[in-house]
Formats: sequence, structure tokens, C-alpha cells
Amino acid sequence: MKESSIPKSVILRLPLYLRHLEELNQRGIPTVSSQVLGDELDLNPAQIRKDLAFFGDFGRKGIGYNVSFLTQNIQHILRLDESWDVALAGVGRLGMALCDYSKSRHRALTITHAFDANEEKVGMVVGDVTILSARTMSTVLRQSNIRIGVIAVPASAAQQVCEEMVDAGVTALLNFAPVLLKVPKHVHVRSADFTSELQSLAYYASGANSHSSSGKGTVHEKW
Amino acid sequence: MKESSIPKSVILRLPLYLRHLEELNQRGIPTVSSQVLGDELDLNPAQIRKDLAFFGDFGRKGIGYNVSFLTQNIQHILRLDESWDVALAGVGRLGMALCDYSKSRHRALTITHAFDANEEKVGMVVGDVTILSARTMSTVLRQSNIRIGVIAVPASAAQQVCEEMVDAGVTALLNFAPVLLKVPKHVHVRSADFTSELQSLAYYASGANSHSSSGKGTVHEKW
DNA sequence: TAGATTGTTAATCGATTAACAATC
DNA sequence: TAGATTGTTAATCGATTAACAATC
Repeated sequence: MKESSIPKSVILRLPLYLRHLEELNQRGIPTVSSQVLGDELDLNPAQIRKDLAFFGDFGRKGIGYNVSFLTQNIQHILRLDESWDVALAGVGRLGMALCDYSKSRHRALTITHAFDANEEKVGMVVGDVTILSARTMSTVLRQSNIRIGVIAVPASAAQQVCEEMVDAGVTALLNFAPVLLKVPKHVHVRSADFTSELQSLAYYASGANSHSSSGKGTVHEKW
Repeated sequence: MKESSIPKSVILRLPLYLRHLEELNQRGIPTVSSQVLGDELDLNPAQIRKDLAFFGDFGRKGIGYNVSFLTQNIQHILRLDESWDVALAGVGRLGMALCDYSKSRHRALTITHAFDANEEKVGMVVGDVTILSARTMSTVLRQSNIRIGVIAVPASAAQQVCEEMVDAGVTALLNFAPVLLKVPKHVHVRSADFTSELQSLAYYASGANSHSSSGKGTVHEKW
């Protein structure tokens, strides 16, 4: 057993569906077909139907999907009908920005704990949270039963912070440090590296993609 | 013609290779095999060889890849041997964090222009750049010939800012706003949405993946 | 030479898209 | 009823991995 797990690509699309459904809901649109949703999200309608069919029969033939029913179900699938406390390590400018985000938006996921190694920051309030000392992280995380962590510390500290979080029970991590984190198999890591993103953009900005430049050019002669 | 373009997945891995090669270089390691690199990056060695082979023959049979030679070549492929000015729209906390990042690291990509709609921020210096008025963006971008843009404005403003950037010649965008940007075909967009990332983490944190819970549960009865 | 490792072709795997019977 | 649209199976496409001759 264990087999049939849901493709990662599907899980990554669910939040996009959700975001759009919420917009449709606000516009008072009661029903949407995979065709229309696909047009609006720039996705193939068959893909949308297939994605949703992994989890249940949410649509009605001839009619489409009820927006609020589907919204509720996707929220349930992603476990956004529960409330998740999120721990942040590293409250530099990026960490502060994340606290802000977390404050305003979504209720299901909130940064409730923020830690920093700089003792001068301890006690400061950012968004809604008070910065705690990194030295207390392990203890606090264990007590609060937190499973989701965000790493926004310098690259040099990331692996160690990661291990501390994992040891304290965190099983899902969003990592902003430009490092490949080593984690046990049961831990899920998503990486968000600004530098890498920009670097791949340079390739596309140069137009290197659009030419059929099969000219395999090397910088210098062989070494 | 036009056909054989490089898979996106390959372009996204190149920055990771680069990052690791730079580390090897610092450690004074002159040569690396796809086997070792794969171990360290958690990738299949065949995949690494295949990725690199899209662009040239950078290795030596029986020996592996010369670290600095390969570094130079990947830099060239990604056009990081040129210097890219990057424009930032939206200098909230996130935008400021990005300016910081941009200052310290990489020379090839630097945020050289930052714009904000809040006139009170105009003139402020963040990192190395002076904040300019959003009203001047179009003109300034055209003059400076910028091709890479970063969008860190509120969702409600993102599409319009995007269009202004594209009209001014930007062809590659990194979008932090939780919106699907509509762009012409020649423009490349990467999306970095904190909320969506967190939402998919909740799924994994719940352990929903590890059970073969084929129980297609719905929240309520059909509507 | 013998061992290591590439570049590349073939095999596999997974994800996307098309097609269509079922049915609202 | 006729038209629309689902859920699902089959076909296609693309990306990853294995295998191996070439060769350092």
C-alpha cells in the first residue's frame, strides 16, 4: 500500500483554484465550468477536472461546479478548515515582510511565533507577533505543537535552524535561504530563493529562449 | 524552425548548479563528477549530464567537470556574464527586503531602480537605491533599457503595474502579488506567492500525503 | 592498462491533453 | 428534448532515469 498519492503539481494548483474561486464568490458568481475556469487561469479544462477528481465528485454534469461548495472542499483538502500556527525563524526585513503578509490575509495560516538570534530584537512586535529569542525556539515549538516553519535566516544558519525545527516537530518548511536543506524523508521543504529566481529570469530576458540557437557555445577552449 | 528550445525545468536547475559550484570553488575543489554533484544536490547524475549537454560538452570522460570552467559556462548560459539592471515596483517591507538582498549578493543582477506610488516614500534610500515616484516609472524604464522587473505591489495594482512595465520594454517578471498576470507571449513571468506556498504546506504538514486515504470525502452533501 | 566518467540513446515514468459515454 | 459539462479512460507529450559505447 502507500501507493496512490496525489501528484505534487496538483497540490500546488489547488491554492490557485482557491484564490480564483474566492474572487468568483465575491463577484457573486454561483457556478463555474472547468472550461471557464481554465480560460481564466490559463489551464486546460481537462486538467482542472482531473485534479479535482482526485478528491471527489464536486461537479454536476451539464452545469459545472458550485463555487462555494468547491471552495469549501478545496479548503478541506488543503486542511485550511483547520487553523495552523506557523513559526518564523529570522526576523530581518524579509521576516518582517512575511509577518505583515501573515497578519492581513488568510486566517487559516498565521505566523504566531517569530524567533531571532539577535537579542536586541527580542521583545519587538512585528505585525501581531512578539519576537522571541532563538535560544527558546526548540522549547517553545515543542510546547505549541507547531508543524509549519518558515526559514528566513542567513544561509550560514539555515541548516542548523532547520534541524532544530525538525527536531521540535516541524514537518513542513518554507525556506528562503539560498541553501539546499537536508531533511528526513517525512519532512516536506519548499524553497523560495530570490537569487535563483532572478538568475533564471536573466536567461529569459536575454531572449536566449526564442532563437533556435543550437550553437553550443563554450566560453573558453577546453581546460 | 523555432522548435528545440530548452526545457524550463533545466533553466530552473542551472542556478542551483551554479550555487553549488561556487561553493566547491571556494573550498578549492577543482573537479567534480555528475555522481558527486548529484549526491550533493540530491539529483540524478544522468539528469545533470543531460542538462549540461543541452549547451555543450563541458566534461571530460573519466574525469568529470572542471569546477571553474563549468561555472563560467553556466554563467554564460544564464547571461550572468552580463550585468542586468532590475526594476522593482512597490517598496513596502517586502520590496525593501528585496533591495537588501540585491545589494549584498550577486553582481550580475542588481535592483537599480525602485518605484512606489506613495509620494512620501519618494527620495528615500533603501539598500543602494533611491525610491522614485511610480508616475515616472514608464519614462525611466524606457530610458534605462531595463528588461527585468520585480512586482511587489498590492494585488489590486499588480496587473496595471505589469502592463506599464511590459509597455516600457520589460520581458521578464518576478511577481510577488497573489494575482495571475496577463502578459503577451514574449514576456516571461515567474510567480512567488507566499500565501499559495503556505497553503500547500498545510496539506503536507497534515500528513495528508502519507496515508493512502483514497476516501474521497466531501464537506457537505451535494448542493 | 584498468577504472572512472562522460555524452547520448533507449526505456521508463509521470503529467498533460483529448475524447467520449454518462447525465444534468 | 437538446445542449452543456462532468468524470474517466485512452493517447500524447515531456521529463527523468537507466544503460552503455566512447574515451580520458
